[in-house]
Amino acid sequence: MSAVAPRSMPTGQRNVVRSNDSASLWNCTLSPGWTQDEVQVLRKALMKFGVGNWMKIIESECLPGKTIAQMNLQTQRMLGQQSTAEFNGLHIDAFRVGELNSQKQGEGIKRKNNCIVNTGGKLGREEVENRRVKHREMFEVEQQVWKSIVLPRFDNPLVVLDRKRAELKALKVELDDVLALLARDAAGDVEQCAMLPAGTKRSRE
DNA sequence: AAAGCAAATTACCGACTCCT
DNA sequence: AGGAGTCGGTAATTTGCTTT
Repeated sequence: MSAVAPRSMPTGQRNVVRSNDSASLWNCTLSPGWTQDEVQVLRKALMKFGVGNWMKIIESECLPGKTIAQMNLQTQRMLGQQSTAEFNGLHIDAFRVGELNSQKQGEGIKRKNNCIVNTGGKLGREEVENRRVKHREMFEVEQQVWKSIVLPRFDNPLVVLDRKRAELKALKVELDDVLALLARDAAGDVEQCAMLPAGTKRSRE
């Protein structure tokens, strides 16, 4: 086996080849996931637009290709809790909340995928609002700070796709040219071979 | 040492509900 | 009606261990 790190495990301690790894372990697909850069962009976007303002984030084109569901899920990870409603509209640093949540422990703290999940059923409207007021006091960044945040803007994925298709087309043309050249050369060899004296041709028997 | 099994963990999907 | 939030379930991945 060659010493190539697994595609399915792009990071982490497991991103090495161990002598006792079976081949099947490496034959798996890359999960979409998020890169560190994308996470940082989302973090800034949440700060700038407020948690839950997904349409504004999408319109800003700072995270092309990401759906609302994906962003919500990633926000849960950053916050360290499943319920995001209590942060709705708040301009916060999700990592700060996540850091505090990661330290929470006790009988009432149930985690799933490292995120604290609600154990007492769905939160009532009033409870959500109460928590939101508390979170605003604790975590919201100053208006002048979040207003000055500048987000990167990426190309529309469909435009990128078109560009890649054009590249592929050009490469195919190039490949055809090379193949044609090789075929011409091969034909030239046959002609030269045919012109050689009979005794110099290699016998197939 | 290599291969493989099984449990634990993680990432994601889809159904359902609520809200505007 | 459609967007958004929550939750349960499941497929995929990771890791520790045993067997060959």
